[in-house]
Amino acid sequence: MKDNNEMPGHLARRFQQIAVAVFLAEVEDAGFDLTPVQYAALATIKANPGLDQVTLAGLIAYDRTTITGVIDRLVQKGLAERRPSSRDRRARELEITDEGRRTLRKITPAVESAQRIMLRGLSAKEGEELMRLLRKAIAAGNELSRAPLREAQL
Amino acid sequence: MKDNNEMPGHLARRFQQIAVAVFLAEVEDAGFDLTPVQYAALATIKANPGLDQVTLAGLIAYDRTTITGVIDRLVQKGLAERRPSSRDRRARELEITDEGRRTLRKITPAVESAQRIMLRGLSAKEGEELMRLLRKAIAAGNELSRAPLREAQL
DNA sequence: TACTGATAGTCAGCATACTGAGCAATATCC
DNA sequence: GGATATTGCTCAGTATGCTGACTATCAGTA
Repeated sequence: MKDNNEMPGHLARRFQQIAVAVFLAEVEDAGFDLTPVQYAALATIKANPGLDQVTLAGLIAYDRTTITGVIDRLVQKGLAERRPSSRDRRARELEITDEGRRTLRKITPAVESAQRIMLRGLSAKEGEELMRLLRKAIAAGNELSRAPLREAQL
Repeated sequence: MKDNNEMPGHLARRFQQIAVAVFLAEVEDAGFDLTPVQYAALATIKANPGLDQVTLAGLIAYDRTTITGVIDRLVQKGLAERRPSSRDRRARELEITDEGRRTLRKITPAVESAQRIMLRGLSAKEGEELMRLLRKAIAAGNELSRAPLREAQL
């Protein structure tokens, strides 16, 4: 059997594991209780006010069945609102609350710090190269997962 | 807010998401039902007969509370055995079964194919470089997660 | 040997992720 | 305009992954 360190799948899992741990630690140090997933969802809601759940899921490549629970928790924490769409009665429009906006603003330094920490073993140039290669591999594999990235509809 | 594509944490999540989807698809095409996590555990049990659960967890960087369920499922599928250790009555010794050995052997092509597919957007040289950078970042962050990689005790 | 601390494993609880099914509403096609 | 297909969302079930707590056992020491 190949060494685990030769398996991109194993390395992907490990890097993601560390990335999540670093994110949670930094955010908790800053006095907040928000997961990476919840953060990405909230930031995307703020950037696209009134979007529906499927669009949100596409913008951050979450499964539509996962996004339901994530939004539940954002709403429960008072950071976002979910209300029926006027144009399509199947859909829910999402909005960030003032509290959500405040949280996003205050949490940003911790989030950026986390991104630096998870690359701390690499030089700036290596970090850039890692991100470039990940972006390239992800772009080629986008359609292979059930939850591919999707552009917003206009 | 920064673009998601500038966040290593987001890229880590996406790459891992695709890696798991590719693995599961290849393995299912080959006629098997084994997750990436179960595969890594089974392969490590085979390579280290009689090891205990904590050692196994350390070798593949799983949390000790996660490994319990993973082994439950391997045992339930008849691929591994869990029996009390003779030297330490707290510990369980793990062994691969003949069926587990057969499964590992037959599944290997699918696993290797999956590793290639998840890098299909990259040249061979780029794939190597991505793995090198991931290994380096992971090594620097190993202690930051609750389930760091651990060498086997002798 | 009795006490203390560490270790192996499990469990309950929570948060992603996914499969597959189902409901309600909208879009499309004849 | 009515049948059909598609879409938005939710739910049940399964599998990681983690926190924190607990039991049983072991190791070291006074």
